[in-house]
Amino acid sequence: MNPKAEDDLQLMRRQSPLADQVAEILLERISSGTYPPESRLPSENEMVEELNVSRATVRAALSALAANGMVKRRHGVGTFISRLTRISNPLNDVIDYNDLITGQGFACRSEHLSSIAREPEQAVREALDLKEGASAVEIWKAFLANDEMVICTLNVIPAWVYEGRITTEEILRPGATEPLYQFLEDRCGQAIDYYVGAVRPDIARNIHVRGPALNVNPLMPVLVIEEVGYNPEEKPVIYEVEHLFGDRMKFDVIRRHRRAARR
Amino acid sequence: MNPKAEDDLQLMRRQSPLADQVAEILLERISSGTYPPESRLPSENEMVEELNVSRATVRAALSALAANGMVKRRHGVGTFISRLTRISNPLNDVIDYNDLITGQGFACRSEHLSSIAREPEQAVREALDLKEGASAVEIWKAFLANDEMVICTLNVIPAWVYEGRITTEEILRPGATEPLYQFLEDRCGQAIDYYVGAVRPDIARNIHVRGPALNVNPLMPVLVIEEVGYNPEEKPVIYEVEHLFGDRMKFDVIRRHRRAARR
DNA sequence: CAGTGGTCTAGACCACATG
DNA sequence: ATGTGGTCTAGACCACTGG
Repeated sequence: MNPKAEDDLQLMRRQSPLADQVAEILLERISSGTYPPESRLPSENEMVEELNVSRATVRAALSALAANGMVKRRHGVGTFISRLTRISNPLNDVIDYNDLITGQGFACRSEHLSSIAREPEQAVREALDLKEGASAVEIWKAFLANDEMVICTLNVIPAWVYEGRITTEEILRPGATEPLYQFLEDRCGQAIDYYVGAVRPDIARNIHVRGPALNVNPLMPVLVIEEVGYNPEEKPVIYEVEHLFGDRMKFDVIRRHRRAARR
Repeated sequence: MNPKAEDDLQLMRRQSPLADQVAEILLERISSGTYPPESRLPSENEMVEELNVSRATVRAALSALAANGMVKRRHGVGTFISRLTRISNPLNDVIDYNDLITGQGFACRSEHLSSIAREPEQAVREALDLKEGASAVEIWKAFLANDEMVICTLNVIPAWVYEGRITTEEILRPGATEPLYQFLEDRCGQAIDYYVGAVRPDIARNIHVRGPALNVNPLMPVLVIEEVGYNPEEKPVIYEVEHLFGDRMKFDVIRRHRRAARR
């Protein structure tokens, strides 16, 4: 009935699953501009009729796209093409998550989750070259875009960095270290010269935040960036872990460098 | 019938979808050691009986786990717990993908996909501080673990780096630049002092490899690491893009730094 | 061959958002 | 009230693997 070739696909070349074929068709239409960003896709039932497949198949395709953040589903409303929230690629320069999120047109809210002064676990101690028994401040923060968790971070600042400059009581106050780089440089006299780190994929279930429980799907994919910041004397000053909740937002993550901006 | 509490779950607290509850049960059993790594899970039909849910629900849970690499499905054989292929976290130091993969007990095969000398696209040219019209060599390589694509990389070496040291014809030969860091240092006199880069999630469909088509699911999640290596004079020497095919293997990705190894 | 996972369907009901 | 997506089922058939 439809003159387009999109019709009876399951009979020819059964090479790939129907759901994948449907996903591919939708991806084509997205990249070709037939379905522009922010626009609403046809409803599931409409696709069922157009493509002559079952609703389960359509849903499988849509789920795959939603898992990769290509598409955003809204219960009772419809399925929408995600905006291309990919910032240009500065490759260096320090980035401020607040700026990044609001720059994408989202309402950004950052939230202090917890602060504590204690001896960090061994792996962190080693990364920071701390002796056994050394204390540090651990600060958890969260960044929400339109009230959805997109990023949460852990900062670990060894006691030696702030001792004599600011009291432990004061540093534990929410927001006391904001913005972090300025705090380290101006209040502690410790500029960050360069970072060294690792990246890994994980799932939300394995993220153990100190503080209120995160209200996210345990299977949500998370990009974990772990890094140590060094001062110009090559002494480790700060340990950071950034958790980027992947299927909510899609954007480049910046790894910084040392010294001045390059471009 | 089953004395365990795992039975009728769908009637109590309908808070989360059945499939998620099933996934959670399986994750518990994995982390508790009930299902040790490498072991085979009960078949789908067995789970259907044990948990009193439909096969579609069981499969939804298993698909979610497989998408995150927690579990590996083998058609006609069964579903297996993935080995924890996560290397210890060196945080710096250059890493050799061959070593990494074989170190996990996989048979590693690296494959030269293509080489070409041409003017790189503008974004790459800018990253490398190249004037319009400047030439560079682009090299695509793939790393396979047990014949499955796990990593593919693009290296772009500007002509000025190798000119006068090695002919273009020679550098285009497969394997001519192996190992890369040694090649740059010994053959070109360009040691890499530090890297600057970005990370982003993507899907395989958006990866445009020059050379043979990749035989992977277009929706497969990919971790893209884009970086520029600088020499001690802070001049960009090499542009690299690494594509880590996420649901095949799971491991930390190392970002290097500058100068000597720290730990 | 038997058992496993892979695919697909039809149909039911629920939960949410909007008018 | 309507239409949307969210969940779940039962059952069918296919494709692969291994003994």
